Amino acid sequence: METVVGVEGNDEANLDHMAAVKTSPTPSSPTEIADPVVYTLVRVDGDGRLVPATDDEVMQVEDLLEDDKSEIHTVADTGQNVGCASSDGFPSSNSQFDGSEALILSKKNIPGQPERPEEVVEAANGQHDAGVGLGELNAGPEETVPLIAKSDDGRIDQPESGGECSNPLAIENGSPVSSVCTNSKPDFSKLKGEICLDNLSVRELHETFKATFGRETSVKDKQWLKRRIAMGLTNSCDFSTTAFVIKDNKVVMKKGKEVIENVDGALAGVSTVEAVNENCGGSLIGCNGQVENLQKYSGERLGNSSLEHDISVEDQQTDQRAAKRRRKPTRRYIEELSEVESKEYGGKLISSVQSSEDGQSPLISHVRPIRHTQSNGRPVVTRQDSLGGSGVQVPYVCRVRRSRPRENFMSLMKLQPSSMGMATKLVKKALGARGARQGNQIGNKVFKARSVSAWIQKPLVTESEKEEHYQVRKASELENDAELKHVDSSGDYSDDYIVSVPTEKGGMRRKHHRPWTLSEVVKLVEGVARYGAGRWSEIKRLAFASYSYRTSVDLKDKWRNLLRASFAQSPSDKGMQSSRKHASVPIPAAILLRVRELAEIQAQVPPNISSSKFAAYSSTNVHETRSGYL
DNA sequence: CTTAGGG
DNA sequence: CCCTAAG
Repeated sequence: METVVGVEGNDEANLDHMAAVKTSPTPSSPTEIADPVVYTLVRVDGDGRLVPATDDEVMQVEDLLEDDKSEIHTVADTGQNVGCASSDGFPSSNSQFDGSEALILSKKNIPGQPERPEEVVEAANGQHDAGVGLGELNAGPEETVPLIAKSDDGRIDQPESGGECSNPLAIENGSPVSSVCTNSKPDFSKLKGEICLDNLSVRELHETFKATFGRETSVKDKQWLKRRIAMGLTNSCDFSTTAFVIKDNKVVMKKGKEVIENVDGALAGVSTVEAVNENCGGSLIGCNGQVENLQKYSGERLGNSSLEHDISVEDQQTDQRAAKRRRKPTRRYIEELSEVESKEYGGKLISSVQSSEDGQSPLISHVRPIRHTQSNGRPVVTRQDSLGGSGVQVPYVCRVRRSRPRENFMSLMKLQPSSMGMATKLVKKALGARGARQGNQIGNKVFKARSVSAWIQKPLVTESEKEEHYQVRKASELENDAELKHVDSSGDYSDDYIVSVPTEKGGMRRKHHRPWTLSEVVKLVEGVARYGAGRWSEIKRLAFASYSYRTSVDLKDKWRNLLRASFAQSPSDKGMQSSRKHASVPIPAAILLRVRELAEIQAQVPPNISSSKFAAYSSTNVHETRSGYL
């Protein structure tokens, strides 16, 4: 039972997706037995095709590895089961593999090779991004998943006739790859056989691009298109590790990429698999930072990307970036981009989960999804993770919060016995550290629900938090029940903060939503009146001191909404009560009116002056307003 | 860390 | 409400 599970590197490297080529152990090779790292060769042929390496080539590579292992930077001992060709590594410098060939390096885990706890954690929550992708590539042990595809729309050359593409490994429908992609957007049915990218026109490249990525592209640049397609066809591997280089209309892969293969399913360390460039530090070259650049600047540096230079491409990119400072693409952008590429692996996590009931989940082994139903009837999907022998079920999360968890959760952490650091981390990551505003409730809930409490104490509610609850409750005394529900002193905040939650009215409420109460709104308005819009942290500190769950951003957002509402409502001034759909807290027209006033005031006078000038007026006015409604 | 804006 | 870029 092999399980190929790809795992993203770390939180900061979400864009990494597993390499696509599943290599097979060749048990017959003594080298591999001796060496825990198995490198399998895949050749990128001169015309851009990928063909499996011949035995001879494999042997050559193995020789290379023997000759100079330092050329390959394997960083297993630093926690990364990643092999990367160094900048002076053989793909470019070794004449035997120059130009048109590239290596795809693969390392398989060897039983007994310890995995760092880190990796366990990463593996646990990285499966969404990467594991899904690799699962489908889990072909037979002796099989190298073909990565070549060609369009069958007839307009694409059939290179076999030319003799160059004489060794096509067609991806037929029903093959391990395409069969899993049935749910995905990219239409692989159009990609059969192989593509000699350099023979394609721009239009054809567009077609291919669409078939590959499931989306259109407007890029006219043939080189770029070819690069992208080649990348996509090689299973959307990570840019940074793949780094195709186009030379003379040939797609050449610059660096090896990595597939980790869990040969031994029973490996104690768990699903183990590590991902590629978890970081780019050290001697590893080509890493995350270049992803954006490759896309962004590829058009600009076409002339430069000859093979001889491709190693220094990063420098060039760096230079260019320095020369022209641009706003860095958001992480979301990058993620979405890489997400598109990963889609060709078919089912996202969601679909895997959904298919778990019929046993078709591509996630095998340790990451088998389990569907639970809580007492309240809400389905909770978790997965079983073997962690230190004890089964730990952690909820699935699609995306992990990448920034530091909020303090509340940290306080939870502090309450835990030190021995469960790993589990804490796991759970924390699994939770994405979301809901830390209600950190205790969350953690509490999860731990209780998942029965991992054996080694995780139920977190205590600190005194300050009790106080907090009390204050909230007190402040909400005049509010409607909806609010009271949430501040129920029992501390049971329900699951409202885990995922979206069905409301009483059947709707779906957002994750950590806490309805704004009227008094909160009033406080906000008052605060804005007093301190001026924009001084959110000040308002938060002074007017919302007891509302720990309202961040300054929340205040800002709410104010924004209030403004919108007030300006939208102002003309009619009536009929809004009905127009609000889920009007849990209908905002009285008077308040909206006040909001509008303030908005106008703030717009006219700079905040610093207006704050004092209108303080008295604002205050009284708001209080009047409030008295009328409370 | 805070603010401003987009999602 | 979330996320992130900027300051």
